[in-house]
Amino acid sequence: MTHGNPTKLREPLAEIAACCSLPQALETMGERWSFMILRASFNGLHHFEEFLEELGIARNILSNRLTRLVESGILKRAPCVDDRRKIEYRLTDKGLDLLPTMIALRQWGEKWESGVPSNPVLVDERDRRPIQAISIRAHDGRVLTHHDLCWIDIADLNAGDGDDSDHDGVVKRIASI
Amino acid sequence: MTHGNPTKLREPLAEIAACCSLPQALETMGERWSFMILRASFNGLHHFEEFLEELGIARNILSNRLTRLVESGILKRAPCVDDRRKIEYRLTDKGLDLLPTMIALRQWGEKWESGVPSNPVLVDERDRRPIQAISIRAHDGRVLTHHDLCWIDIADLNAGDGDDSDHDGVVKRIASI
DNA sequence: CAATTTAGGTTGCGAATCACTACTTATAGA
DNA sequence: TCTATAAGTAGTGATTCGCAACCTAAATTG
Repeated sequence: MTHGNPTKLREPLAEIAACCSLPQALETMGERWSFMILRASFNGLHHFEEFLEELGIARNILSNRLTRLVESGILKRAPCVDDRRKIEYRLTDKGLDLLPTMIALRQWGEKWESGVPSNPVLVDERDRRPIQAISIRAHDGRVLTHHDLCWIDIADLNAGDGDDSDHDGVVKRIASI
Repeated sequence: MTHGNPTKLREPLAEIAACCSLPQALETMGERWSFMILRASFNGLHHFEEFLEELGIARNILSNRLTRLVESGILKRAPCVDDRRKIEYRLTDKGLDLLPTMIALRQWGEKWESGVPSNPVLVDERDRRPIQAISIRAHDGRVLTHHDLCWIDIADLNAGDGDDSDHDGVVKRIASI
């Protein structure tokens, strides 16, 4: 597992990070351009100048972002064999594993922001039919909403079988509206 | 559909945005603190001072972010009925719909970043078993990886039934590694 | 071989954003 | 009335960002 350096977080965030990995995830991917660079990587762009032209990002910022993405193990940097001037940036497994997140965000934008039907449609190559909307699922595959979710302590995870009594392990109910 | 103002994007991004809604989505949610405020909202925080204490964010920045999240229709702002000093920030449907994205990012962080098993576990309330990992699925429910995906033109979507010939509609193959 | 182009940066500067603190305004409660 | 609370606003210094120019090594061209 290629870990980036476990970046130091500010005090109140560090407390949250002790039980939730969102702050850590945002440390690298929450940065401006990170997701757009990731998207470009998924679309087959591998070189500095390619990112530069595709995204219209400033050179020094791109340089900095690429360095950080490499440092955090999302991209790997390798010199090109056929042209020693070139450097290849490629997604690592850690980077590839961000695809569901990126598609979820894209689908959300498609539904709520742009309004555009997003003309080239993302499809399953096998049958060329559009993929499903990314959703939250229970262990048995049921689609869940925020109403169906809560957090329990890890210690109480397997204690629940055939146990009807109220659990002390319920930490927080995820619910708004 | 409560649209935020369709923010103007820089030139190269506008071109991408014409066929992909990721840039638009990032315009609001790519900002620092946006996801952490969203997380706090999902956890039942509704008031300015609550966000302030939970996140340790600067007052003016929080004020600004909340305003932007309201402007883009992710939160709605309402005066409290029982205490007219207070203002309630609550997730709209548009905001609630970001839950899959947020959980996907959290799961990624849990797997690759923090290493912590994320002690309070997110479970299905019904059977108190952990939710699945967020994944990309074909129309029939098969889990897909980046190898299985490609983009086709929207016009060629329904033309594929029983048609074995190569499609001109294949725009780009999503593939790295 | 010299001159030019290409790839991937680095440096310097002004503008925008951020964190921190102090101040403000409106309401609630004693 | 006096104090505390909620939700901001304003001012100041530190970072980060966008833009353009410059730099270095390797490839290409003549």
